[in-house]
Amino acid sequence: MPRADPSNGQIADALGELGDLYELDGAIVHRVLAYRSAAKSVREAPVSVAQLAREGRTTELPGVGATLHEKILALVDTGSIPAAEKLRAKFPPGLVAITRLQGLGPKRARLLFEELGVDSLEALRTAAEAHRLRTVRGLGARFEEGVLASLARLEESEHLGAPRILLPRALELAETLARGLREQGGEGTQVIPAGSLRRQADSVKDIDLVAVTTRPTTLAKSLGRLPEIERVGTAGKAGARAVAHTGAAVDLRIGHPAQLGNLLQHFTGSGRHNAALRERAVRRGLHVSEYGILDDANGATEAHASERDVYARLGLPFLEPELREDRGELDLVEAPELVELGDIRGDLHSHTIASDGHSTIAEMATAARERGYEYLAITDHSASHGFGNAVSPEQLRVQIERVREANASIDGIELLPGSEVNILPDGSLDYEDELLAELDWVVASVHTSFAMSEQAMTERMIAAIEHPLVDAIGHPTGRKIEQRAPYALALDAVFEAAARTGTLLEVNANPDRRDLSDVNARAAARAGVTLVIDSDAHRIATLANMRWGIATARRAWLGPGDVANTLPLAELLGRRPRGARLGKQARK
DNA sequence: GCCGTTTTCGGCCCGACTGTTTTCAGTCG
Repeated sequence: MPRADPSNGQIADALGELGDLYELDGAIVHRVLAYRSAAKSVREAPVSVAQLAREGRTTELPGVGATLHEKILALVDTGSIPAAEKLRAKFPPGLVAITRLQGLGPKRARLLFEELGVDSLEALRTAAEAHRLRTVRGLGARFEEGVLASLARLEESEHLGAPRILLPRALELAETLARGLREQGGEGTQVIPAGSLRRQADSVKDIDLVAVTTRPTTLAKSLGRLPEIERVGTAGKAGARAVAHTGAAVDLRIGHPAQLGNLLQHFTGSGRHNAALRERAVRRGLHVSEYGILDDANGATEAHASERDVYARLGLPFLEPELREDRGELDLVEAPELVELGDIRGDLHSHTIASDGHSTIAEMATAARERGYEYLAITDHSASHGFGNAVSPEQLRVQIERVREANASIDGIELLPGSEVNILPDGSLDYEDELLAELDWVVASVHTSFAMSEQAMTERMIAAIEHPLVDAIGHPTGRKIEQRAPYALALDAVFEAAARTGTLLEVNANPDRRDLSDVNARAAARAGVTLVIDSDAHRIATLANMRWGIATARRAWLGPGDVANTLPLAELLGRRPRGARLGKQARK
């Protein structure tokens, strides 16, 4: 019986673990980083890396060379990597957990293991409480206290659950804090959210704020006076660190206005983008930091007030923050055109009170028109949705009439009668084709039976993609950020089918979903798929969720041409005329 | 362990902070 292929996530985890073990073993840092970089590459790969390994093509992934190819292949063929087995015998598994503690790394973890036999978090706590850590040369009482504090924090965060904050909540807090600081900082003070917030990531670990002011010490102190802040850690003229009442860590960095460009570039990151950027700069004799760019040619450090100047000085096009993830952006000669909210002409996935929405057709239509849209598809759930929100075929016929009536009576926007149809486990849809043919827009989504095998789920999805009356696939992977993993799906096969049939894949803009993800949406576009960005609004207020979908699309390097709902309605509907889709047999 | 407008070996970002040091190692972002 052939062994099931390890998923990309499993391969990435194995490489990450091997990196951790090599680190404990005292390998040079660059070797360890190579494993972590390869793990990231594998995790983000849009195709099956196990498959790539068997074809001898893993070295096409950035950061994977001949050695790592062999190791991945061993994992695929035998289920384990010999080097990892050997190191696991050498270091108890609890050591890796110790290296994750704040203030502890591989060197100290190994030192404690060798000197005191500390091999787990429990053993570490016991040793610290017995004051045995301070007996080790190079460590003292303060270190011991720090370890106990780290252990306490770890316990607390495990109690509180997932520490990452979804982007909308984090941005709201960041903007509130920035406003408060600007008021306190006075004339000329600028405060800008940076870090993963500014890169519009799915979720963030902490709130990074960059400020420039002529009174740095005053501004740093004023952070602690904001009502959202629970306590301040350190505060000097270079910045302050604090914790908000929500539990979010806040990091404020303060600099001189002349350095705003350098400061912003540095603290927007990502860490990997910055590291790669600096390595590239060093090859040109330039050294990049948050203070400026040092030129070997004259030994002078030049500050830049704008971020554009920083990138220009490095011979790079200006890279929007969403691109800065070390995914090849530093090789660009020209920056790609990224889709913007203003490019969106309509929303093609929305709900009303006919299913589980909270607004009427007219309310949704008026709100969409106020957003400047030219069209809106009303796509309530379908016959088997359940939760008391199912729409029977008879009810759908009534709904179609209502949408058509609303369309006739409301000026300035075109309403498309549609449906978000369930894809049943066998790949069929839960309305008859005759009824689907009466709709102007059909989104097909998986809402049940998530736990299918990859092969079965992929066949299910492709059947829906190939259905002639399906316009788009809603939230294609079913993930919920920080809550639910995507269901098993061979995305390369899904993308091939979507590209072949012209069926759109959605970037669902609900901030809990953002599905397809940035990485997957980019892979889809590269495979020739056209995407559609939809709010999936369930009330008028959540039509505004479109911005999170735009954020994801920009992180996926998508331009207006990759996104179907940047098209005028006639062109959108002309892509694949519905009238021509059903064969004679189905049309009867 | 990877990788190449200083190519197949010798490099591989930058600065701050902390605690324990008497000049620095380890960790972090």
